[in-house]
Amino acid sequence: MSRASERAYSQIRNMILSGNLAPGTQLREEHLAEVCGVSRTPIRDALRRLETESFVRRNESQRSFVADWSIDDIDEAFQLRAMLEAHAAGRAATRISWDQLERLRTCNKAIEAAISRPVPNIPAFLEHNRLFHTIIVDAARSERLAMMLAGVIEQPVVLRTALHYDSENLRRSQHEHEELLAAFGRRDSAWAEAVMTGHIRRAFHAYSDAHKGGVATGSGEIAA
Amino acid sequence: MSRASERAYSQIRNMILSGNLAPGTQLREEHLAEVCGVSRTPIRDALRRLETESFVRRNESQRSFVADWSIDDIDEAFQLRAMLEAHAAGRAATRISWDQLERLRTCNKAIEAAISRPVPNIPAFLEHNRLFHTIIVDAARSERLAMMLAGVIEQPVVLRTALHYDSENLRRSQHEHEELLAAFGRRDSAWAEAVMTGHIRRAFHAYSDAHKGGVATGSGEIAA
DNA sequence: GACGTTTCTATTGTATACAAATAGATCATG
DNA sequence: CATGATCTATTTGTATACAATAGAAACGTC
Repeated sequence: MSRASERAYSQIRNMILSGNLAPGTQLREEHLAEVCGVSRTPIRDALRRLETESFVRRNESQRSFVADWSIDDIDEAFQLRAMLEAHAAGRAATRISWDQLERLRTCNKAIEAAISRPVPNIPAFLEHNRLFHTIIVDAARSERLAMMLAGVIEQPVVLRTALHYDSENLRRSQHEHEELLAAFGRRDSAWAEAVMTGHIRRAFHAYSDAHKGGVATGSGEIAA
Repeated sequence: MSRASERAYSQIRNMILSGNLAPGTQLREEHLAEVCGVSRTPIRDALRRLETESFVRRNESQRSFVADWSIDDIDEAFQLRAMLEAHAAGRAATRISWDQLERLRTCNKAIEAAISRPVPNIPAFLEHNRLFHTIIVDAARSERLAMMLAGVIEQPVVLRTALHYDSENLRRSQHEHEELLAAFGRRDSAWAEAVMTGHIRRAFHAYSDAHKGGVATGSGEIAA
């Protein structure tokens, strides 16, 4: 996309994810324009987009604020993600190309490599994990679904929250990916849906356990 | 919201829904600005919004076009709607207020009145039906869910498509609403979800049957 | 005549100035 | 001192001019 509005978008997004802009902070267009070194016009574009992705909320008088997430919001986001991504997996099972399937296999091998060492390579795990899920959503071939999932997967709270997977959880995750590959190989929608549902819900509980009675401690990510 | 961009939004939306702007038509900002009697700035806002609601698509070089819907797109939209609106009904069951429940009852009585006459009052049915579903989504208390549903319920194809409900279907719809009321009264999420799923899927098949081997014939709406 | 290059035109992106609206502060009044 | 009205300052909305870019057309070369 265009230089300025795109840059502004990711810049603001990063400031929110990194915590430089705390939840509840008011986002004034002129101020952001200065920070990003562009005029208000592309800033407005960026804010609208961030709003549809629930990074930003606008009050009744059109002022923008960094979105604040309640426990219930997070819970709801995970539920929706489980529902939608399971649906995506179901569609993908009957639509995935040989090439995509192959890329999923490669991807999961990379994940295995990243976690099968004395000290797991978490950044590599996260990156390949992200790619794995992206390929599935692509294979589902529904732009509408992709749009909806984008608004639920890359959520501030989910992304900013510490990754609390122990090696046991990492291995389970990788194993569930294997099971997804099997379901795709058999073109079995129901199976793929079921596996994906469990996959996301386990991620949710990992998150949930990690945050019992406490606040986020670090700067990693939750990974499904 | 502001006068100009809001007016432009609904004006363009209406032109798309009424068919004045056919699917595939390119939407040039300057042209729309003339038609709506505003500058390009609010037009751009309106287009972005219409894009997130899937009324408008943009190609890789940022040009906007009236969205064109394949059979598969429509099918997918109904599936997503069934899934999401059932989820909404499930949440609503445990969150709905006494006042909202009462309004649902009133609403469904109005629907009954509209269809219990020699010549059913279709516009009244549609309006009260819309309100009925809106109250449920409100009762679910999830802005995220509401946003997603907005992008799936008020779809061009669905809205523009002829209403092919016979009186049998109208009565069934009203009866399903009664069942939803019962589920809400018992605070039974699972029941509410199940009823809503059936409700939407029946609407889908009514649509589907009506369009077997043919094109839309009129200018009504599909109603769930 | 086909193909690649260049020029021109149509369309969108960005900056800026000004208008409208809203929140916050100030002041009057009971 | 509380309350409400009015005024001011801050913030967003809109219009317009100009810049950048993508597509189309014209042109030349092989």
